[in-house]
Amino acid sequence: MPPELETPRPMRADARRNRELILAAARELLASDQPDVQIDAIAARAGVGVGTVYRHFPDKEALMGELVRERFNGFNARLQEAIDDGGGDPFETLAAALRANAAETASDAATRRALMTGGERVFAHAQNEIEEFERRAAVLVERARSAGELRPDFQAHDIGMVMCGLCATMGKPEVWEWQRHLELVLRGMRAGA
Amino acid sequence: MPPELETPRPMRADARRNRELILAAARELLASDQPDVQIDAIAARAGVGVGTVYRHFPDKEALMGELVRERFNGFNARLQEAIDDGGGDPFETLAAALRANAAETASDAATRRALMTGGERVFAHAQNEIEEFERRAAVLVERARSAGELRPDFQAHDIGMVMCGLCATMGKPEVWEWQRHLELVLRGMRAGA
DNA sequence: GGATAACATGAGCTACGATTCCGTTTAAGT
DNA sequence: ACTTAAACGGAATCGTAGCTCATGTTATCC
Repeated sequence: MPPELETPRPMRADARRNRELILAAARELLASDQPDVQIDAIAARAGVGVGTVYRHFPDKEALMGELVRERFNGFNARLQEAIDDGGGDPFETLAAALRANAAETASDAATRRALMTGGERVFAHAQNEIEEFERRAAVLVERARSAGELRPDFQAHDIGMVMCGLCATMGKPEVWEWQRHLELVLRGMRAGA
Repeated sequence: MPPELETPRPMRADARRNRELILAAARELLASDQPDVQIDAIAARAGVGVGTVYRHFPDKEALMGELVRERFNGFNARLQEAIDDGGGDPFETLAAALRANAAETASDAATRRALMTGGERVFAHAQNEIEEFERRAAVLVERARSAGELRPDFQAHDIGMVMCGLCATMGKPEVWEWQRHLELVLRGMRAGA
């Protein structure tokens, strides 16, 4: 058997557990409203030393990348549900999926920041998930367009743009309501007039 | 004459000149695509020492605040032109002003960053200009609504929200075109369907 | 139960950028 | 010209946050 195909020794139990603790701590801290979270804070929250964080993730960006990847997995699951759903109004199905994804994003300042200002390494780490996102979004967009409910010039790629814009609004909840913003955009997407 | 009303001695000529040099340098550096600019870099570009920057602005946020204030003055001037214009389609007048303001913002990463993530001190410094902005935007919004061209539930306050969202898109020009985003939103604003 | 490779720890190193401080220079008033 | 308060310069300081590494611990395999 070629060496590169051998199953590597599985991670030790404590290591696996700590990895999850770190990710959970990062999610919790980043879910708060403060955009900047230090590695030390994540380590403390996870109940491990900083060294342990760096054993599992080469640097901060890698940790962030992993979180973004997880988040996109959630988005994708939701889009898949919408695709499988089949019945119902295609535009509304798409809109509902966007609303749900937006609601999730609203409580995750970390992903927002990554979407808006993250370095390319963060995106590279979640490359596959992002591509899958665009593919599934394209399915829903195409259905809504075929049904004549979506403006013909709206593209699947615009979905990410819309969500990116929404992220900015979400960052200032004391000034604006992102729901208004989303509904405004949805009206712009809808065919007619 | 009460002391607090006496005209304070005018700023020394070199001081006045340096203040302008600093602001100009800051504008130039912040107009580039990099969101983070150091005080040292601004000072070097202006051809003065860091100490001089701190003589004119108590801290970095104060300098940023002044830049944001200037930017809003530009926005306001444009809105006033649109108000004075009078003739022409009210919705298109509003849309044109938004497009122009957006174009200006697209080349100013500093204001974008301030709009999206700036601390409240930055906004406090530009308080008057921002309020004036909302007042003038309200005039244009009201005209477009009266003409039946704007959705009745669109509010002047939403203008800022839209621009804030646009800012996020502008930050990733290699991925999205903010013009598409703006046109999408404008369609959402327009009455009908 | 002992050997060993993984793993964990956290004080401290390093880099960076904002801000300060004081000796020096200079505009402006007489 | 001379005085002086205002302004300047920029090395040094300070705080912060990412990251490293020498030492101690433990899961796993036999």
